[in-house]
Amino acid sequence: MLSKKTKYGLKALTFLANREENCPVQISEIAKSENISHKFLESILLTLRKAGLLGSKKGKGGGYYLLKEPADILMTDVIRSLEGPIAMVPCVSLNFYEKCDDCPDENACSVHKLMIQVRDSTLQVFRNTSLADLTK
Amino acid sequence: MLSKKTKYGLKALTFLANREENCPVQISEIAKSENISHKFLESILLTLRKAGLLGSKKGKGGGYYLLKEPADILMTDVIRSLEGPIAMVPCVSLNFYEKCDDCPDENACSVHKLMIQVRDSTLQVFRNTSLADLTK
DNA sequence: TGGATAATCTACTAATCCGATAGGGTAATA
DNA sequence: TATTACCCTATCGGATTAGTAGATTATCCA
Repeated sequence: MLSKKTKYGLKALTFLANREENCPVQISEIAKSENISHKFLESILLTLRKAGLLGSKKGKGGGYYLLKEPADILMTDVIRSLEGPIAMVPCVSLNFYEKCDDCPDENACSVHKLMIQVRDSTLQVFRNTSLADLTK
Repeated sequence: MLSKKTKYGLKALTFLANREENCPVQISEIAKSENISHKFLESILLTLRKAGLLGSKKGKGGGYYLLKEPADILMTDVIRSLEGPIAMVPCVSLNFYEKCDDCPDENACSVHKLMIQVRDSTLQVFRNTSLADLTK
C-alpha cells in the first residue's frame, strides 16, 4: 500500500512541475490546491528537500521549488525518498538489503524468487517515468 | 512491504507443493520446517482454506493439503487472499476499488496514472506465475 | 459402538510498531 | 517586523504479529 506521504509528495511535485515559472511556492498554496494537511505536507517537503529534489527559501516570497527539470526527476528517486525500499521484502532490495532471519537459504526461497520478479518489473516502470511524464 | 502473513503463507504453500504425495500435512510439520510460529501459521492456513486454496482434514492423520495442482494455483489468487489488493492505491484497484477522498478528478491525477502502470506490471508477474513456478 | 486421541477451528487478548496529524517554538529572509 | 520555512515533541488510531484458552470435529482402536 502506498503511504499518504508518498501520494501527497507526488502530488506536490506534480503541482510544482505544472507551473510555468519555477519560483518558490508556499506550502499553504500547495496544501490548499491539493487538499493536503498543511503540517503533514510540511514534513513531506522537508524530506524531499533533504533528498535533493527540492530547494527552499525562507522569509517573505519564500517557499519550495524544483531543483531540476521535471524530465530529470525520476520516479525511482522520488519513491525511494518518500516510501523507502521499492522491493516488497528487504532480502531482494537493491539499496536497503537485509537478510531474512527465518530463511536459511536465500536462493532456495520461493518468496525470494517471486519478489525479485516483482521488484524488477516495478523498477522498470519507475526508471522509465519522470516527473515530466506525470504532468499535463 | 509484504506482510509476514503473506510471506509465511507462500512458504507453506511451496512446502506443500514440493512434497511428492499430496496427503495431509500437520501444521506442526510445516511450522517446524519453515521456522514459523505454530499458532500464527494456523491462522494463515485457515485463511487459505477459506479462500479455497487448501483443504483440511481433522483428527489423526489430518492436516492441510493442496486442493489444486500447483500449476493451477496462480499468484494473483494467493496474494489477494493473504495480502489483499494488489494495487498500491485503492483508486486503481480492480477488485477493491475505492475513490480517493482528496482527489477531485481521477483522470487528471498524476499518482493515479503512475500507479496504474505499476499495478499492470505487477499483475503481469502474478498472472504468469503459478505455485509450480516457485517449487524446485 | 463408544471413548480416547489428535488435530483443526474459534475467539480473546496483548504488545509492538507505524502512519498521520497537531502544537509550539526557532531561525532566516525581505 | 512580518513572514515563512524549519525543527522537535506528543498523540491518536489502526494494522501487524503474536500468544493463550478452549471448543469442536474426525479418526482410530479396543
